[in-house]
Amino acid sequence: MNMQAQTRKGRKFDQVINGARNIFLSQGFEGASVDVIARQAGVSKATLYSYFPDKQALFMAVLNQECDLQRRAQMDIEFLQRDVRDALHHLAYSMLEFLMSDEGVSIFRVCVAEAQRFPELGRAFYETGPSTAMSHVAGYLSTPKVGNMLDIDDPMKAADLFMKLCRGDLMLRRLLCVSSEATHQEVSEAADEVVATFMARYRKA
Amino acid sequence: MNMQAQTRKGRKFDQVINGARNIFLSQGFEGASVDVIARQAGVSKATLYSYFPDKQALFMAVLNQECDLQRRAQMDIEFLQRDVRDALHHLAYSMLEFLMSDEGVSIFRVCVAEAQRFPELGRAFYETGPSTAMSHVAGYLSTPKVGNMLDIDDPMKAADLFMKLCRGDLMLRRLLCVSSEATHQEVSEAADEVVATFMARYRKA
DNA sequence: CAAAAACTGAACTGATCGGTTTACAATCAG
DNA sequence: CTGATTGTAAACCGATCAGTTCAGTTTTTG
Repeated sequence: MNMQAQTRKGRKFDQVINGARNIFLSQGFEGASVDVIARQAGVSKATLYSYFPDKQALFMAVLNQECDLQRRAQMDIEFLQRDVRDALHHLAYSMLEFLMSDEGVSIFRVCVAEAQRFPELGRAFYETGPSTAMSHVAGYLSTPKVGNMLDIDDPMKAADLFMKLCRGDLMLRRLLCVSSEATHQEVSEAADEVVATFMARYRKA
Repeated sequence: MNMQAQTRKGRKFDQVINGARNIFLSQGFEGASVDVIARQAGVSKATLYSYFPDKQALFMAVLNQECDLQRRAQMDIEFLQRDVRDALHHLAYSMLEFLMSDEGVSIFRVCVAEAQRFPELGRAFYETGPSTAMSHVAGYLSTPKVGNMLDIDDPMKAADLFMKLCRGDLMLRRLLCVSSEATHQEVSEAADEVVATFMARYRKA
């Protein structure tokens, strides 16, 4: 409940977190050295260790913050679009944009890589990221407006499908460094495909 | 073309590769120490280094072998099923089974984790794994038998969709260590969903 | 301005790492 | 049997790592 044992003090706290974020997200946990992090943060190693008891705590702090950002940034979207098709397209587009961004890819990569070493991490990321997003989508899909257009019996299952459709070949190629950031057009076309498939699956009988 | 500069000699070669495989797949590249690998392989460190010039070469050798296995194991499936729906279900099931296996998850995890550090690795994995599988599926989808049932204009795009549908929430949860190996029934139900959605998308107009 | 709190830089510790070497034992081929 | 190949165990090297210490500087605060 209280945070006494952990962070405390302050002033260069943000520098530390941001520096650590940069290094951890690009190098992973084992690949990142504390000296490099301190240098990147523009802070002495002693200062860093005055904020966090050890490297692992710093790592978790970085990813907790990242999860929070993810949660907060999620879907401040206006769902009051003209029609359902537009809204779904908008939704798919913004989701794809995040999934394909350098930031999104880095976080996902690190979480997958270190999920075994840090059991809490994988779960935390899943809950605050994909799981929350899925609930959000399911919420929209339960809307009467959508109900008039589509025949959705299980909104969660439908939301799962929607997200599945977003995590396609494009994202796989980014994760494996086969291709770099996608163009505006590629993302938009991918969003088209998502909507087309989704509406085909749940069209009124 | 020739392999002189690399492996050569032999007898405990397989032990080394297998030991390295176990450790690398569970610990990642940085997380795996050569001493631990040697011990796991039941081999002296000197022997290990007589086979491979350095840790990185060993790592690449392990993953190259793994990619080959993946390629070879791919789809010796009988596509001459009674009907298309059955064949697709069979296809989805066996694909899901691999993706959800400890082995499949481990390989994917390591490749994603180290794709930045080893640029060739990500591409090699993508080509021999997902990409090859996709071509395989696309091949089947171009079959006249399928053409009678479904209206598929772009087989590659359709194959992409098929694979997307397989990589769902189940797999995400495994990657992030949120849940452990899935039950027979879960996989089968997931395969049902894959087929239902796929056929809805490409049903004859 | 003065005392307390926060920060610095650099040196240091002990452990671990990747990789080598050495002196010796097991295996195998002719 | 013999001699070359292949393997072993352990010590060893230089580098790097996480984490600590400390004497001194900067910043905050009252």
